[in-house]
Amino acid sequence: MATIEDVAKKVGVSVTTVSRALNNHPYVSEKTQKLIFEAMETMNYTPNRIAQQLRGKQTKLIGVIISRVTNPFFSYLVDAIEQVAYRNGYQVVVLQTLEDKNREINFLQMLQAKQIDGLIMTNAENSYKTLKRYIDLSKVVICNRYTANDEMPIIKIDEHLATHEAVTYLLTKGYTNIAYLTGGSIQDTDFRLQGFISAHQSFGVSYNEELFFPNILTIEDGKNWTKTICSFPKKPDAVFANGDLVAAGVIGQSYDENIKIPDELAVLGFDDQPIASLVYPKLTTIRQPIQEMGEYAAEILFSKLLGTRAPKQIDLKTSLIIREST
Amino acid sequence: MATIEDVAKKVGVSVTTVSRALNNHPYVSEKTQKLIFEAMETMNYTPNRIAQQLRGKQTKLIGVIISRVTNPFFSYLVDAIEQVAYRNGYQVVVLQTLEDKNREINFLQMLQAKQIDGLIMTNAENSYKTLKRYIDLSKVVICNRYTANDEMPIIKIDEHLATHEAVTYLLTKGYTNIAYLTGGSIQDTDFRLQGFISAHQSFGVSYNEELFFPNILTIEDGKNWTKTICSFPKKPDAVFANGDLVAAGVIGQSYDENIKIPDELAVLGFDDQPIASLVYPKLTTIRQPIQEMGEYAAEILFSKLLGTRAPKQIDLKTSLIIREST
DNA sequence: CTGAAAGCGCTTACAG
DNA sequence: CTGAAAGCGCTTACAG
Repeated sequence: MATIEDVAKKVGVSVTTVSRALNNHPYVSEKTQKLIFEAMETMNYTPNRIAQQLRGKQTKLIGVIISRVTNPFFSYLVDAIEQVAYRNGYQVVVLQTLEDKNREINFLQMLQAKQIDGLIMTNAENSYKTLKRYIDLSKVVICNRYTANDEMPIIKIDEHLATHEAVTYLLTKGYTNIAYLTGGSIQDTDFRLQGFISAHQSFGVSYNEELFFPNILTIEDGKNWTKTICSFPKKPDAVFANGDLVAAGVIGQSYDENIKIPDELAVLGFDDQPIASLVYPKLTTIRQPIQEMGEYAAEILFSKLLGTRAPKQIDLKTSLIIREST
Repeated sequence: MATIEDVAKKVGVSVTTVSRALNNHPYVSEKTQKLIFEAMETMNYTPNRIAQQLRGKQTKLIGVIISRVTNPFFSYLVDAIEQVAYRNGYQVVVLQTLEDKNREINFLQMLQAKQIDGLIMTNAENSYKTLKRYIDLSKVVICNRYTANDEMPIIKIDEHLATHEAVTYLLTKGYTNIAYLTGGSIQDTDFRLQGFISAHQSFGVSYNEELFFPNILTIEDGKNWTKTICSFPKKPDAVFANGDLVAAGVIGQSYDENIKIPDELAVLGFDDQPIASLVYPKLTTIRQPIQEMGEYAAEILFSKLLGTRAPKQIDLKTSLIIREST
């Protein structure tokens, strides 16, 4: 590949001048400028970004740590982030943890090694204590429900409130034996669980701890859970699923098991992904503004990286979308 | 951030020696090695990848050009590619064209500018003639149904055969007025369309050109199409949708419009995405080995980049998954 | 308006 | 086993 020096030699000027022409520096005569551009064209020259980066110390790349891109929640998030990034002249590197702690550490090191300029984390496999030494607060934004620490900028919805309202709606409809399905397993930072419990308390109904099911996060997990409850002596009459994918799995399997929805089992999802209105019966769910979350996270990251003004940080609004499954 | 020079000074050795220690070069005394690693640890030193890249001329990054990551077909493809890449020490940059020609050119330039080492294209917005000057055959792999040119390595399924078989199945079941829905608009390189037509010919049924509908590629498009046909004097009795998303949209809207599936309208999809078995009635579809496609594409790219042996290039197998919608 | 030279942070051939 | 020096391909302060 041609280098800046090749171009300079061909035109008979210095490397400095070629560089200036390239960067639209004012002090280059029109004539020289023209000659240089012609030479670059015929030589099919493209400046080497890596060399530019070593000087400028920017890669124009940001990373997004997600658990897995096949989950629509994350693909929509990546989509929104990519679009803001592109507008700012950046590209997005997709970093999938696949629930692997080492992968996560690896990704954080990419930031330290300056392979990427900034990072959006939507997820945390390691404890904050472990992560802390790798995280440069001026280059990292947290997006989604990881609640590591108050120091960090975080874009999120009000998990507690959203769940409290939705569960109150279920209780009002007369469901009293509601299962709680979550992808995680840690209970004390689960604000959705807190909202779930507080709704029960406000309503004067006791919350049954045996109906807490951790580590359920895929369609398949939702299906399997549904099979499991068939053998329960006293089945739940409703289920709150953390994520529409799980909820869709529950609905799909219920059809095969001949469980009537919502009569025998009401199903409440979270996210409002496109799948929610395609399953039968259609899924009642809590709508998260995924696109806005991604955009905000990206805007805030770029305001840090580029030193521009940051948008105000707020908890984004959710809404309960009532369809047929409750 | 600490540099290699800082570490060298601290330990009292040359930069060369530190670099050797870093790269596990054999000729470093154990004592020195140990001292150096300790210093790196306490200084929290991470080698600057950009500098390494400028020397080594590698970024350890590959790009994947897709139309949009929110389409599960592409998110599964990216997922598979990412995993192979990670095993080879590479990361994946997601490059969304969003059907924009300029974006595509931009991405190709990233390769020329050596911002990425290689590229997988699943999609082409510009003509091959335009693309040609940007494409370095030793660093690009085509994956999916873009059929630019014989020079390029291409991973694909046998689109013609897959469609021929599936449509023959529909014809055998007695459907004779089958609509064809496609996301694209170019007919002469559409091998699926050719298979669609050839199945009609083999069966001695004429193919009705009025039932060709281009530019239909999202759930929403599928819904809208379904609304449209309600006003047709003679409705199609079956529909072949290019993609399960479109098919799911058709099924969802049919429910709202009270069109009975499959009695009044049979629906055949393409892909076998998870959504296929969650809609009601469950979707009959052509299963594509998306994961394999992604893995093969990545393996072949890395065999080029790393000079290792390439896996044999074959057309991957599809299969018809019969469920309830036909 | 133009150029010589230093420097970004590494790696590696060469010499010891 | 170790180090001085060149070089990767750019940008930019300095001098003209």
